[in-house]
Amino acid sequence: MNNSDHNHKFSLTSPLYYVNGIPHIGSAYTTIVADTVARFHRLQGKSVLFITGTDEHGQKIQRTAIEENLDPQIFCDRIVDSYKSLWSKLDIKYDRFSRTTAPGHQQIVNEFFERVWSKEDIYLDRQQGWYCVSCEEFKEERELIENHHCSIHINKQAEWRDEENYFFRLSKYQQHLEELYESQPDFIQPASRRNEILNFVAQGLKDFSISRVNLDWGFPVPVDDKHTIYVWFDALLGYVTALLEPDQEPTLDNALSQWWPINLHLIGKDILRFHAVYWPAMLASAGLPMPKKVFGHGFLTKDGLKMGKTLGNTIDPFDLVDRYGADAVRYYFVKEIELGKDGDFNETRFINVLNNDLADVLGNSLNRTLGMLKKYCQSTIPQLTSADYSSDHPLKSIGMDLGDRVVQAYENLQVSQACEAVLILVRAVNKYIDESAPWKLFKQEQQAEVEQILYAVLESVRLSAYLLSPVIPTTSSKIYQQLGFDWDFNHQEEVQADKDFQIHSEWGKLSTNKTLGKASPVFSKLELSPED
RNA sequence: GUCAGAGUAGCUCAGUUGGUUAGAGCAUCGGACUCAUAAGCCGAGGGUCGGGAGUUCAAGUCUCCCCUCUGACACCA
Repeated sequence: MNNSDHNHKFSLTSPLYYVNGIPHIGSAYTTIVADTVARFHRLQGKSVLFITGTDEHGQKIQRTAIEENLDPQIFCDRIVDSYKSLWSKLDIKYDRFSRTTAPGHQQIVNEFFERVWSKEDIYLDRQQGWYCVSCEEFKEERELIENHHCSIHINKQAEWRDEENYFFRLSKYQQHLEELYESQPDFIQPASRRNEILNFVAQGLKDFSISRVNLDWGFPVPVDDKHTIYVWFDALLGYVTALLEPDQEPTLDNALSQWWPINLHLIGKDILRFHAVYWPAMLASAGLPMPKKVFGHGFLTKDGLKMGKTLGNTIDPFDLVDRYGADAVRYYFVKEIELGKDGDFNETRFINVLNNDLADVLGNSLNRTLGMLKKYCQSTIPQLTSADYSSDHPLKSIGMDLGDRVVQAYENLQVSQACEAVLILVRAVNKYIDESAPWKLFKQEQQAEVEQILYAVLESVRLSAYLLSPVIPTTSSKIYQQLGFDWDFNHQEEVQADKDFQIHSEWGKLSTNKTLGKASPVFSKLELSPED
């Protein structure tokens, strides 16, 4: 792959979500941000592969399925349907939905296992310790409370277990990992998370077990079918399996030929270690190139409190999108929450932000201007260009390098700042209209001035809609359509066919002489609605 | 306990290498206008920048101490 080719490709993943229940708001948050990033890269004309999916094996799944009197695969299929349905509601445009139960995955896992096995990085050893069946894990003695009860499942006593497991030689890769973090300083982001991992690794790495006995729902260890491969060697490799074309032979070489290495793993901070330590070590063992970046975002709180079943204050993502729509939910999560930090969801704030930013500021600035265009210009966009405005024009001066700033923000995954940068232009639009008062100029028959004002405003709104389209594709599409473009940002293949990021991301590059249709609100104001 | 990060207007946050009356958005209140989704525009109130001490001509910004919160400290997808 040559360099220019590489710059035109971008692969990214959300986690492959564990299917022990229907999707929760945290999964929706991650996936929305990942989708926004994917859309922005597509907008720039790059080839993008956005992978999401599900991790479906393990004892918890098996047990839950049995409780519901279902075959595990049937159970997983149902949960997967609910994920796909939520992604559809939220306008998530993934390229691959990777399931660890998908055909071909086992071959990939086996082949990968064999590679690591042949490096002698997998060995059989005895695992002794206190095992909490509910947690499905061994506990350190100090983690347990009185009488060896689990601190999470306080009414359950941990069992002493002495069983054989296969282990991955993580300890061997400590130096390798430290060199990786050194040579790829932004491999782990944000910086605070990177420090945590650096600390963790510096303390020394222990090998971890990669198999379980007494587990049916999963793949047998290739060299020993009494053992079942446990989560890491199964789930993480789902990212690799996803890279296969639908009709390709499931081999590692095939999977890795097109899209590897992954440019970005976007994940929650809870699973950072597995992606930032285990995963690169596994890949190193198998002799594969490292992913470019792992970004661990923060968690959501509701009204300042942790969400949880015990508090009963979880947010149902289906309910949220049903009540307020995809663009609203997407915008709030991308713009109002700093990626990497914990963020709060407050419904009143949600309503306020959406109504202000999208309805009052963005939507209304278009609406009021189209009204004037109709009265003053017979709905025809004046034929002007950027050259007709001086560089200190209140809107041109902001719009000129806005595209560059937004690109820069996206490159750094500063999605909130990307929105904020656009908002500066949109807010300036309303101020500009009021200060220049085209309705007065029209009465004074200063037609040229009126036209110059209206063009500047429409061009600013157009640019804003374009740059925000990865976040609010439906609203941006409505704006573009009212401005006379036959575009739908939810069908990016059409948009990309035009290949004009260079043109559309700049202010005043667009020469228009179109007659526009009827204006109607592009974003209806939200009202606080009761849940359920 | 050890390590890391954070504590700035009611809320969410900006505040570069220390330098004029500490900023933005939202929320609240007042005003003028009318092209518009009663939106927008103008203006106002509101902060001892967690507390204390120190360095300096000058500190939200540097140093030390203390308080509070969050996270990591191994198998939580």
